[in-house]
Amino acid sequence: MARKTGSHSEITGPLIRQAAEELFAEHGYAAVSMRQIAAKVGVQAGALYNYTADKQSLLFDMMQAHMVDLLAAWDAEDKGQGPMDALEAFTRFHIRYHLARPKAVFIAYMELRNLTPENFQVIEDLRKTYETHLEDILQAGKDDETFTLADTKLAAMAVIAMLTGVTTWYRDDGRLTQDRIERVYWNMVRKAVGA
Amino acid sequence: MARKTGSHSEITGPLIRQAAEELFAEHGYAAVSMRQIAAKVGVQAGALYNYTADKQSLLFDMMQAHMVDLLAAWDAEDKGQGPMDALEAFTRFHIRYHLARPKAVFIAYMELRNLTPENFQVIEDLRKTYETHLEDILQAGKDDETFTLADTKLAAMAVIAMLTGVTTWYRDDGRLTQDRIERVYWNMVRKAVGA
DNA sequence: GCTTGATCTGAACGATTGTTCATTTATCAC
DNA sequence: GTGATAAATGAACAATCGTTCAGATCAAGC
Repeated sequence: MARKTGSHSEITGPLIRQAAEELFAEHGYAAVSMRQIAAKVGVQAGALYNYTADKQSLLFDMMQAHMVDLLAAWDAEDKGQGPMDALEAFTRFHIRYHLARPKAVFIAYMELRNLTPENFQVIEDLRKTYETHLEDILQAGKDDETFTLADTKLAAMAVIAMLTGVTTWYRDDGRLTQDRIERVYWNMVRKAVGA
Repeated sequence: MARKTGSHSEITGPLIRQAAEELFAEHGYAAVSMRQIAAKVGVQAGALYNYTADKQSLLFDMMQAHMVDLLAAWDAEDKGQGPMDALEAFTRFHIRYHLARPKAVFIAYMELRNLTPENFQVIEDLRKTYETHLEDILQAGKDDETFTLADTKLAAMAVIAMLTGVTTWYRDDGRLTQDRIERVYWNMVRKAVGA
């Protein structure tokens, strides 16, 4: 008996999170009111507080869920054998995963400054963990001379920025298929790290 | 006689723009009130309206000024001879120019959605013009076989994203000098375009 | 059909928002 | 000093903000 008495919560809860995600992505956290979120769900503003402690939690919870999901998905990814395979896996995974959830990605990058200091630190640590996964691949490839890198940390930042940039211009009905984008970017990444 | 009677406007005007820039960069346009800006200048909120039509103009004017200055600075830049020189010049210029004014850069990238549709189009056109300058360099290098590119447009987007990414992690008191960063990035860019 | 308890409404709260404007203050030219 | 004018004040405006809560509404268990 998963359903509680008199409950719509298993419907309304996700609807609120979805509405908040769409509105935050479109207008920004600070520019969206609780009443707008409620209206999008078809409910009064007061009802939101059955599902979230406050507006800040709405933002933090979705950002944390996004980062945790990202890390879990990368953990579950097949990384092949050796640094070269791993870097190609990372490149393709990053593009694919980010293009599949543009709103969550946008929020995770744009709304960091609207988190309380404590919440910011949690998200920042998760982000840092993800970056370190890439840095480890590059370092392993530098150590076994698969890659030629002047500075591993800089290379990691450059690759991440380059890949994440795809989300700023990609359109589903655009000129290129996702697979073609993955291939072209992998080619550029491979050459950039001297492999 | 440049100074008008009873005037502080030549002092207060720039102070307001500077205060607004700092606050918008730190907290975001929507999260900053006119009273906060006024307080930072040491003036009452009503006084701001001697210098700006409204809050939106404060944002738009600073974004437009930033983009116009960027384009003018690139026009004035020495681009050397041929696509290779031009790409190195662009790489170094972009990093140098953006690191010198992190707040304006941050605002130009983060606050696009807080512009009215008409204002957005103006800024978007300026941004597109800048991107096209890079794309033209890459295309010229592809045509004369200096560069090896699967897709010129994608390469342009990748390079811009990679370079702009520097502003997200650079610190004045960090591990690397600005010139070293320029050199390492130029190396990666050069390899990424197959030159 | 009654009770129970989760869910939602609708009004209210104090605070804050962008903006306006009559009035005061400050500086200049003469 | 006097008059002119620009700049700044400080109060006021209607609207909106996040959040709370007593009461109405609804579905499930008995």
